[in-house]
Amino acid sequence: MSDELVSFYKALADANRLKIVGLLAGRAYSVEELAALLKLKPSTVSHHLAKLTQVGLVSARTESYYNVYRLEEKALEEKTRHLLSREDFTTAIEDVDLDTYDRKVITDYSRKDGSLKTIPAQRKKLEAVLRHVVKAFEPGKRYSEKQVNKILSGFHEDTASLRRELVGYGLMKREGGGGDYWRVES
Amino acid sequence: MSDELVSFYKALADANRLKIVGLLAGRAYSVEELAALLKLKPSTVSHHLAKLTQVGLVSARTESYYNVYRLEEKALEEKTRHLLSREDFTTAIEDVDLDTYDRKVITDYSRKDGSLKTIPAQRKKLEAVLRHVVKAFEPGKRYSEKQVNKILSGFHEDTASLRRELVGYGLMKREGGGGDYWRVES
DNA sequence: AATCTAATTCGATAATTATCGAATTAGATT
DNA sequence: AATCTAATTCGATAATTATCGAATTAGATT
Repeated sequence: MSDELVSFYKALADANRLKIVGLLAGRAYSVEELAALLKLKPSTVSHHLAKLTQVGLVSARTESYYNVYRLEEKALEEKTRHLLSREDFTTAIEDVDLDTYDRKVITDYSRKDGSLKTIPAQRKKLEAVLRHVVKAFEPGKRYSEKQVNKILSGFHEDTASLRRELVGYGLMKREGGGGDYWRVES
Repeated sequence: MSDELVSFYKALADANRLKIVGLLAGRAYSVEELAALLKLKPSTVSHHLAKLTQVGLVSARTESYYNVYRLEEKALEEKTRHLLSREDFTTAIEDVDLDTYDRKVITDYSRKDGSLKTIPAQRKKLEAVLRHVVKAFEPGKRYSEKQVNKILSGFHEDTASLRRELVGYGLMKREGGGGDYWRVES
């Protein structure tokens, strides 16, 4: 997931850290100076600066006793362009979006009790529904045709069609002529 | 203070809220759908959507039973331009920056013990230092010239110059010819 | 080498907030 | 009118994090 993106926004999601960035936009400051300006203890300011450093917004240069922090203009420039762009947001859903389409189709075709209103005619929609239906079978387990029909009847009365399509799309397999069915691992 | 700015960043400083925005960038979703996709309870998603609505990033439209949320493209566009701009950051320091210049000058001219390295020659810097020095006097209290010199000697050996400038810039006043001194309220 | 000074790290605490379940609300649908 | 459904609100709890003081560290300065 875009952990980096979340960290970036979190770094700016604090009034005092925004003030630090605002101050550093004017000139560089030491930790002590910032603490005085913000009415915070140096240890607290250190904590904030660490978060800002982590996302590359500021950097430190040691100068005699002092640690002088300055704004990283380039990083800021770059982020400004990137940020809030569609790209960034789509990376945020990398681990979610996978079966969005399936879900949409399934909810469209399902009643509250989980049964199907109809069996979709369009190939893409049919596939989505079949991927959903096949989850009712345990992987590895073998089922007789009677058992298969029993389970499928929970989805639609036309169990024969469902069974045929499941096999046709390779989601279930059948042993020889009249043998058992089992769910194919995806 | 730019409370609005903080709220905006806070609204995006959460992985699940970023995912919601990412999803809504694709199409509109109901609360239930989002809850299913994010594996959260509807009440939690409601909470997140409330935060996003507050900053104007999303909006809801009621549709039969459902509350369908969509991304506010215009708001997003506008924010993209504004955000991370210098303007925004300077608003963040509205309530801080007031005496930044004074502080800078004072630290530049002060030793650790609080005494002055030199008395500034430039008018702006001198004013800043004098505003600092005058704080050593209690408002309302009256001081003899001897007492004044005693206090000023903590800043610089040339107490006469300091005394003269303080009066000259109107920060302290003197009663008649050889009377007492007092600090002028600002 | 010994000392000073600012910064950082660490541990503890207070404040904030994400999450959930239960209760309530608002809007269709029957 | 009664019922149903999804959404919201409310209260409680767990998780996160801002803040501080004390201890430690790192780098000059004496």
